Amino acid sequence: MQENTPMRLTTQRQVILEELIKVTSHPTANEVYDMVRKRLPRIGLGTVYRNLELMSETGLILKLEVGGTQKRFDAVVKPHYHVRCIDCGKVSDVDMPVQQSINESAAKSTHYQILSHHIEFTGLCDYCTKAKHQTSVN
Amino acid sequence: MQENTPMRLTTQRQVILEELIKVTSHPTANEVYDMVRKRLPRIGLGTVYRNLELMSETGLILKLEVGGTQKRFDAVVKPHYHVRCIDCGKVSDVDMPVQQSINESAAKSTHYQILSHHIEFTGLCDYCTKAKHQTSVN
DNA sequence: TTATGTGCAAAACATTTGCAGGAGT
DNA sequence: ACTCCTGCAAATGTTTTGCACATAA
Repeated sequence: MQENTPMRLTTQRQVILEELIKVTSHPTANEVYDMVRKRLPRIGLGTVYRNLELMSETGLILKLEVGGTQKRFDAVVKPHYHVRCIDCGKVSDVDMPVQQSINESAAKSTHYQILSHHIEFTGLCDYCTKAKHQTSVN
Repeated sequence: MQENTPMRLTTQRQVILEELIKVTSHPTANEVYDMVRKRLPRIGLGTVYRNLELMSETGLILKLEVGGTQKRFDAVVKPHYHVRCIDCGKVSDVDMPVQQSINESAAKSTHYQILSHHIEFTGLCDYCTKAKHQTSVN
């Protein structure tokens, strides 16, 4: 099994990464596909999936396994937490410090070898909060 | 839109809940289907999905939106954290105290109204840890 | 009796994969 | 040249849904 063949620099990969870096919206694979297609109309959805997967394995980007039905992707690789709006599904970053010490607490409570953790907050984004207050007719 | 019609107590619902209570394995909908089918061979997969969804909305059970491709279900409703094995995908409970204060930290760092949080740890279960050590041929 | 729930099958999504031709090194 | 990569389309896997019949209340 070959491990260290470097990833080829293809136009598709460059554009996918560039588009992902442009946004902070944590797009799904399909949303990335839509963004990239504006520049490369003939790109295939499979290529987008393959490359997002590959880049996340390499550590070039982050694959977010947050709630909802689709995986999301993030060009910000530095560990950080996320909030997801229960109404609209939007995912945003939470700029609070990542507590590595939490891993040690967990290690004491399981038989697992703990490697990392992720916190997903759940709440209402400001837009949906306002929408709730405007009409209590629901 | 009717909101408060009580859920009917059907055999299917009883059996689904009973089977879920028996295990600590956080089964997927399909695994629940297999468990339940031993007692109700003619139950449909759709019924299992519908009822797991309904019970999680009611708060009778928990729907876990952890990593991996399938949702998982848990009869333990009390808030608690989970670990997922990156090798075999197994999900287990982490018996460490849930820190409500973490919600306030997050509230300061976002424009969201924070409602709750969930921590998913990632690591290697004891079985997979041993498997790793037995053969470094991989 | 009647609104809800069920089984079955099809549909709807999300993601992966096989393959023949194309492009990076 | 020789792999690796891409587009396309089909396959796979998960979840949802429409409908006619069944059943709890």
